Amino acid sequence: MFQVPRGTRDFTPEEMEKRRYIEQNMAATFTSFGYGEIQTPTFENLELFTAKSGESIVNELYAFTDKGGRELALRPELTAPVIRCYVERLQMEPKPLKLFYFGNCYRYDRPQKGRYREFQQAGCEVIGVETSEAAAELLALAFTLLKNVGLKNVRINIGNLTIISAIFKRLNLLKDDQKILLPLIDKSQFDDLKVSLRDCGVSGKDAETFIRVLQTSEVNEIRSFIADDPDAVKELAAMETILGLLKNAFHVTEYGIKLSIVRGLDYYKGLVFEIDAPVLGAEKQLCGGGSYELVSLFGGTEVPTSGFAIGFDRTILALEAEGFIFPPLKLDVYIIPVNQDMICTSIEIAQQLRSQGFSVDFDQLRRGIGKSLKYADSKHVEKVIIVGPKELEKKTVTLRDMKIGNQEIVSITEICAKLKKT
RNA sequence: GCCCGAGUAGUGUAGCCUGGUAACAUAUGGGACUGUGGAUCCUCUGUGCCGGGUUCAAAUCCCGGUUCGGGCCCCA
Repeated sequence: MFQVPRGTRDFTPEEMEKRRYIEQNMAATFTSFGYGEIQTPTFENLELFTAKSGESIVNELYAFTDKGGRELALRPELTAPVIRCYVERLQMEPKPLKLFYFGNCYRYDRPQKGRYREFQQAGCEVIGVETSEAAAELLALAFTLLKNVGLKNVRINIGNLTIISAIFKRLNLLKDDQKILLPLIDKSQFDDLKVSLRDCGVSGKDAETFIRVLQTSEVNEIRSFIADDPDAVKELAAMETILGLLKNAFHVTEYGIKLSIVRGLDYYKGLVFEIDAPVLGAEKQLCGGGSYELVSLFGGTEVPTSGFAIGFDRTILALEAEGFIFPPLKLDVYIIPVNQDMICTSIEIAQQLRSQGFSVDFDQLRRGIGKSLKYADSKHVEKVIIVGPKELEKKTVTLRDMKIGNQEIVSITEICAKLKKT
């Protein structure tokens, strides 16, 4: 027997229905915000990803050499490919450029709940704008996407790497120190952080204040700590403007400042954020993003860029955990030929209804009426048409409503009109 | 990549400790029902993750692999 490879999955029609629902719903939200869809190849030159994230990520990639000796890799995420595409052929497009995408990504990780080796992401990148209103819209869009698919309880946590850098500078921390400290901040391991800060020569008092600032949501507390760094003060003021717009213009209130969001990556700058679904417990992060610098690394003229990615699988898990009812697979009409002489007419009716936009199926197993009705019921069909010789003599059929349970004799020519009415 | 647990019809489970004919529910197919569903009854088909070892005999015990789940690592 063959099985799917480790960390991959088959999706049944039932599961695909959920996935398509989310995809279509999100695409509608993206387009309503003025975004255009983009698609890039499933694999890229390996170098694209090592340039972005360093040689060490090769361990977590599906990388291979093709028959021409090219070093390639299945994409582990979509930001780098989209920015590559921008640099390669979209640099002269009018700004701002707003791009969204859906795509399968691949990582050689140990699979866990909600985490697979092949997984789907939805996301977007905004190129060529760095105003507060653009940043606020990005946050609002990420939030709206998740709300629109039906999630009730999600929360945005907003951090800022410019402010974190200013604090590092003020505490006289070197680049090498930051490499040790950032992962601890990311994981909110504040006890370990305190020890490491002391090892890096930070006084106990400063360390405690720093750790308190990392956990606070009070702007004033942050401001007093960074008061002597003009860049950081400016960034904090910009952040207040963004949050003001988010609240007063986009009417999104489920957010908080959380400076310990650092996203652990070199190329993020300034605003960073994550969105959680508390129902998921430990593995609750649904979305991550922020502003970053990649264009110049890929050889393009530097422009502001920002974006985010949403994990499809966790979004589905979160919806299921919240008890969300997905729109069910729907078959409008099921046609039952009473005997084999009725098959031809049944097919004609099916074809006619299909051309009018109804989803229609008919019995192809030549089952009895009882069994066919049972089958129709198990498929949640709303209407059944029974084609039998008695009615057919008068060019009529029986139209049965499966919900109410009653039925009526309808002329063949009037079926369509009758169905449209209800 | 490391540690732990699990894997029995399509699905959900029992049996495993203490080796001896693989079981139950549900779903699917057929029928009771030759023109009317969700009920009931009958019935067919279908099951030990893979490989090796111990044994007269392995679902059961042992070893290796594999997949899933949990915990690390990682999480762009």
